[in-house]
Amino acid sequence: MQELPVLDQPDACCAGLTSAPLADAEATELARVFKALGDPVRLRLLSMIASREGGEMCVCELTPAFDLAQPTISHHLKLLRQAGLIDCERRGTWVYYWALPSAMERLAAVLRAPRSAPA
Amino acid sequence: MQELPVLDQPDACCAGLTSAPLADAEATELARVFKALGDPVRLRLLSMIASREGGEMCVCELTPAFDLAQPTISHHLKLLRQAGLIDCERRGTWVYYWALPSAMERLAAVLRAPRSAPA
DNA sequence: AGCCTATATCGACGTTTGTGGATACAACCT
DNA sequence: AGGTTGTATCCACAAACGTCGATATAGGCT
Repeated sequence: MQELPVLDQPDACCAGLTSAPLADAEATELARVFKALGDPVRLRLLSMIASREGGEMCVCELTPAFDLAQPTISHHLKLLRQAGLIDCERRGTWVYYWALPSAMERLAAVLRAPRSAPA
Repeated sequence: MQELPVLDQPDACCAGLTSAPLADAEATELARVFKALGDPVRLRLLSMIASREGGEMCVCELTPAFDLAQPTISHHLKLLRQAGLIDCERRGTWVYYWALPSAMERLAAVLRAPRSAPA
């Protein structure tokens, strides 16, 4: 009469913060992504990229939008990319960045309270 | 034949990152909240509090759950509270914390791509 | 009153982070 | 090939952050 080989913490795997205490490893991994959003410049970069018609944006257009040095913008873009929130591709002289909606959706799901959970 | 007195940036007020570039002030304010989530300890604290049956949790139960000194936990709770994610109340000897779902819901809405927007 | 427990604040410490200048790399254009 | 432009990496530095020990505050209990 064995049980199904489910996880130890039934809700901890993919559910939100509000369903069960976060496991240590998962908290560490999520924190890395949230930390990437914890800077005004990076938030504005991400929103500029994500809201762009066509879905992608050239660095040459992002950099002059800020009162910051070019290496600083490059650094912030790198952090966003390492967090899995955006990706990029070089196309000739220019580099284009686009948002990865699945990553943002995942964070949204983590934050969204699952009060609609069954019984 | 005047237009309705809408905001300059129609989508910028309450919509997500993906609808329009974030205004500077809004980015700064949002970044403060996301930064509060950018630490594994704080994420675990928040999830412990938010997932708690009854909605609130005593500090006396939170502190021993971590391998950290008591002032450190107190500090993290303070940051979460300053970010508007939790609130607390002293009840006799103990202090109880609870999550503020509206704050988390707001972040989720910001991250959620509004691809369902009309035309 | 005095003592004990729970929690917060303070001060200090090492580490991480945001920033910019200098430089390297990549691609275009004569 | 050389020169110019766009982007990333490297290095250094000041500021912010996470942590803890010491201390302060708040409340309960003799």
